[in-house]
Amino acid sequence: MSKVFALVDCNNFYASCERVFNPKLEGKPIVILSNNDGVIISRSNEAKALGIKMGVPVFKNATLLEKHNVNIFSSNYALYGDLSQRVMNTLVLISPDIEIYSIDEAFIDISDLYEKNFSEFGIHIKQTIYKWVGIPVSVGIASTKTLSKVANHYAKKHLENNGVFEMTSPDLVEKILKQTPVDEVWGVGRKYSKFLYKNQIKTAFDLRNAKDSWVRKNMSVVGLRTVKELRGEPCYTLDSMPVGKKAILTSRSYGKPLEKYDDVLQATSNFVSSCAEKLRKQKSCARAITVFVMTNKFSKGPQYINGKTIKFPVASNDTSEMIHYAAIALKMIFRNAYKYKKSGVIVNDLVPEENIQTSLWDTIDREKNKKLMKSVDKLNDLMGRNKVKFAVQGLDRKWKMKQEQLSPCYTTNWNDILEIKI
DNA sequence: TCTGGGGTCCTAGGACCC
DNA sequence: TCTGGGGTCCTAGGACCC
Repeated sequence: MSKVFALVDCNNFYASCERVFNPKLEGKPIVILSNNDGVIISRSNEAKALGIKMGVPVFKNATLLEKHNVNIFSSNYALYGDLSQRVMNTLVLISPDIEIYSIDEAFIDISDLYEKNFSEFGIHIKQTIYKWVGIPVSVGIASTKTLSKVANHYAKKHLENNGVFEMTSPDLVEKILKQTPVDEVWGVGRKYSKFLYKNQIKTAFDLRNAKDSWVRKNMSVVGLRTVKELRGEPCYTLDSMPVGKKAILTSRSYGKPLEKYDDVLQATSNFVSSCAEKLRKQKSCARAITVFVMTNKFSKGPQYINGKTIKFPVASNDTSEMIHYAAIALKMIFRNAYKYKKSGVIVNDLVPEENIQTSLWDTIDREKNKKLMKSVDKLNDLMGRNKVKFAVQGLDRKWKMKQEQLSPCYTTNWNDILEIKI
């Protein structure tokens, strides 16, 4: 029984989100900036047409942006996250066999679709999401996930297909793979595409015909899977059960460089708090915490980058305990006389909350602390993020990031709700 | 002035053991 | 020249994704 996958991918997702509640932006160039308003991470088609590149610092695009009056937004993850959920909820209603792959895309297994009219189904998906949520999507349909990615890419580039492209017939697959540059294949990144080009493998079709042993040797089993998928042999199935994360990371570049230990500690303990919250949300505890700091790699000054991992005596998701160990780690790596630009916290070695191994020598009243954390989470849920926090997290937020072009949180903040003037 | 953040998986090589 | 061999576990680093 052969498989059929549909990949539903939102077009220029962040830029499209900004348009949903601000129709004046329709047809106008839009770019979205990363945290700290650093680089461009999403562009509307109009912005792409102007030659504005992805991942390029804003200041390097300043003239272009100004000249064409491009609408610039700081990233607004509260808005994007909420709209993403609406898109996914809609998809689940249409077809429950779904894997949410990222904030803006999902795979659907449509192998058993009634009457096998895949293209028509794709159009139905596209129209429904646009009508209900206001986000335009593209749909790629093929017999493996990797091929459905190729099909989706093709749909986006060739608008005559109305954003839906079915690539199920072998002849068509061959034809499209021949026109697909190898670097556009899912799983082929910068390093591999350079390597493949050097070896005369330039299209997805060339890669499909590469020798298994050669691929295995040079691109590991992961590369071999990609090749097999290009041949129509599914190696990846639909992963519909969201599993708990294996590691959780919170890090930020600071709005301005910090030099004092206390300031870096303040920033870092806020990241710990965020990691701890995420742990409690997925009902996990961590057995270890890593703290890292770094200077600005783009500046000319002295550079320093270091990290330290500390294992907990007992797996934990308690903010105060985690801050305690994070501070120890930070103390070990912190050096004076550097201008720190970024720090971060990774919690790893995660275990389910209910089966943590306690220690004989444990002196902490874990039940009491658990209740405390529960109350803190409840209050913050009710009254807004970080309304209740630990003193070390500070109030002055010297590290806070730049967000000068933030759009309103139309859907997640009552104060930002859309007003309609008649 | 100004260069993001959050993940996964695989492999090579070292430590350790018998 | 050559210094035992083989297994397992862990970690760091590299590739990729969005």
